Amino acid sequence: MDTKGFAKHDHRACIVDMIAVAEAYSAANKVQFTPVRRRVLELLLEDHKALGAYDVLERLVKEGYGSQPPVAYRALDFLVKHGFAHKIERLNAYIACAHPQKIHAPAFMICRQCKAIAETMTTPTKGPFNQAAEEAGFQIERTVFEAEGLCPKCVSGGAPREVS
Amino acid sequence: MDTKGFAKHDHRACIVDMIAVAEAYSAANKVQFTPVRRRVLELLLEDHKALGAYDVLERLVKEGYGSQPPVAYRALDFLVKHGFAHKIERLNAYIACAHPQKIHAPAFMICRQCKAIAETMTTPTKGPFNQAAEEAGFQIERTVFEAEGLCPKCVSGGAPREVS
DNA sequence: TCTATTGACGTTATATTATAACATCTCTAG
DNA sequence: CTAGAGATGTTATAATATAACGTCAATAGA
Ligand SMILES: [Zn+2]
Ligand SMILES: [Zn+2]
Ligand SMILES: [Zn+2]
Ligand SMILES: [Zn+2]
Repeated sequence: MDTKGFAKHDHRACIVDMIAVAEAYSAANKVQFTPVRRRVLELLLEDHKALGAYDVLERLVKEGYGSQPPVAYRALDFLVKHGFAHKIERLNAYIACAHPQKIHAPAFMICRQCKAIAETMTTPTKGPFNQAAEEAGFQIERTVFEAEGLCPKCVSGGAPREVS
Repeated sequence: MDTKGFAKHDHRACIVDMIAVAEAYSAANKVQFTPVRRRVLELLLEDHKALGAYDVLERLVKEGYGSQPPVAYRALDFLVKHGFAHKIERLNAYIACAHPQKIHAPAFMICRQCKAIAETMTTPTKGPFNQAAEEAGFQIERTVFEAEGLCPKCVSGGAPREVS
């Protein structure tokens, strides 16, 4: 399975690997992987949940970084821009990318119960748009694919069904 | 083509039809299609762009309705709840549904240049999730499908390519 | 090495989006 | 013709996001 996030894995390694990738990328591309950017990426990697910008900021303040919103937003923007994180539009929150440095259109499954999030890659050649967009003559540049529901654990744990 | 929004159509009829559908639905389901709710739906129908809650509010104020955010948000929530409008998460904005009262997972193509939006229906049996969700055991309840890019007009009009 | 330029970081201030809580009024059900 | 539910309006506040500016650090040329 290509889907990360609902399965247990070696999370310590997950973080170490990702940081290494980010460092290599930054060196190769002459961008600065600064302490605050590194720390924010670590925070996002700490669990497979999404963090709001102000959640991130709160942590940064405690650790002696700047205390104002732009500090968090700028670090998050850097990570998103360079493919190390994604914004979950539905939640106004950010999450580390599960497939860094691979070109992909990310898609997310968001558990409304436990807030776990899994990222999957979509095949760029199908999906809900590629036929409709072609017919309409629409040129896709970016996509947002987000599904909300119940993760495997919460389904079997008997979470209450969504009300209409 | 099932895609509405990038093609010209009888827009006056579009509005009239939709209001009639909403009225019939409301009568049948014993919910109140009140003046402010009707007016907000008309506003959303006036073009195929999305309106922010505060855009809607501004119009309502001018027309003598309440002047505070909940007035707009409550009308929009009603329309979304009953299937007459959708929220575009990427834009924090609202748009009239193009397929009211048909069960569907909406998908949107959003022109970053002229802001036109087309809604298409996704086939619930494919899409980027149905295979990944099944493999993962994730139970989908709601989906957000939004593509940003250039509409046919803006593509041929030579809009500047998106910067990386 | 020494500057010039760019980019990062921190701040203050403000903009934008959204909801909580409560009073009043209206519709609906009995 | 009431009792209850729902709709509307308000005030106040919460949550999310960006503009603008000064300072400092990294990088690139000379
Ligand atoms: Zn990703
Ligand atoms: Zn869960
Ligand atoms: Zn729709
Ligand atoms: Zn356009």
